[in-house]
Amino acid sequence: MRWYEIKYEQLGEKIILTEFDSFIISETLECGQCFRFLKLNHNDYMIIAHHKVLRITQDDEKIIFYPTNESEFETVWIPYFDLKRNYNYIKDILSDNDFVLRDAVLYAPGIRILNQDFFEGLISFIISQNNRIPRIQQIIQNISQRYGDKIEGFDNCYAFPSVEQLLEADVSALMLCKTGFRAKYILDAVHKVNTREINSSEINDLETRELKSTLMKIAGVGDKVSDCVMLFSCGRKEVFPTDVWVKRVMQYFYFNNQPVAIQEMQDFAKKHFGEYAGFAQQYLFHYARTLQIGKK
DNA sequence: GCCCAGGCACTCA
DNA sequence: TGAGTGCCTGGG
Repeated sequence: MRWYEIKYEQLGEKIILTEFDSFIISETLECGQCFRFLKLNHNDYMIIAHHKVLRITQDDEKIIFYPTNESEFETVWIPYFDLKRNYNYIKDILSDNDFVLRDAVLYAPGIRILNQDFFEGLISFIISQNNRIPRIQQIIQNISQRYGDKIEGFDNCYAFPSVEQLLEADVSALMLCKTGFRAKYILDAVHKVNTREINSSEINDLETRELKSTLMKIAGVGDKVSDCVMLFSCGRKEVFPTDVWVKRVMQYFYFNNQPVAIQEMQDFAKKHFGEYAGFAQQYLFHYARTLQIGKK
């Protein structure tokens, strides 16, 4: 069974999820796929997404989402957290006959792949290149604060800006947001989305290969960034973003620690993990990065 | 002060 | 076609 109906209850402004599997909020948020969260306590986080602020608190029996309501939960947060997908099914397939994936899955069984906004993902992963995660978070916060809408009722919380809002930006202002050499890439992305050269409403109609070549027309968007945008912001779960950590872990476990071309790794992933390559990538990435696997 | 980070573009052979 | 190198910036 690949999908299931989920059960939850609404209590005031809280949605309480009591039946769930494969969802540990810390693992899902801190596995490097998303940048707009704040850790308050253990398994207690604030996130900003889709023009909203949401607090998520988890213990052994339940997960509480606050503030929200049933209709918003259905239309925004269930898709965002991919809550209807049966991850046990995927983990079983990936772990079957693959001891590396089995260990990686056991290491972080609560990772889910978020479905993030396209434009925010595009700009965020452009910023991610040659950068560290805390700095990526800071830069996105700077840009949101400067160009995005303030979210009412919360201190210092700003939505990620729209295309129209970012049209106001120029290189010098983006440099003040600490984007560095990526400023011109961001502006090129904004321009191409604004002129519909990259048409965000037609993304779902494109074949993955077509979508990739479209994204790579943007300056500063190469193999890795386009794969991340497709996996995390376009629902293409079959792509296998191959960054330094994935390279290291693949080389270490699957290629006898010998140097391998990225294309060869991607071919291997496609053959080996198939339509679940994106999930495999997240388990492997998190496993490699937290355990520093393959780093010299 | 140097090195490096979830890459990419550019150059030169 | 592939290897080598510079790039904003700031923390270690």
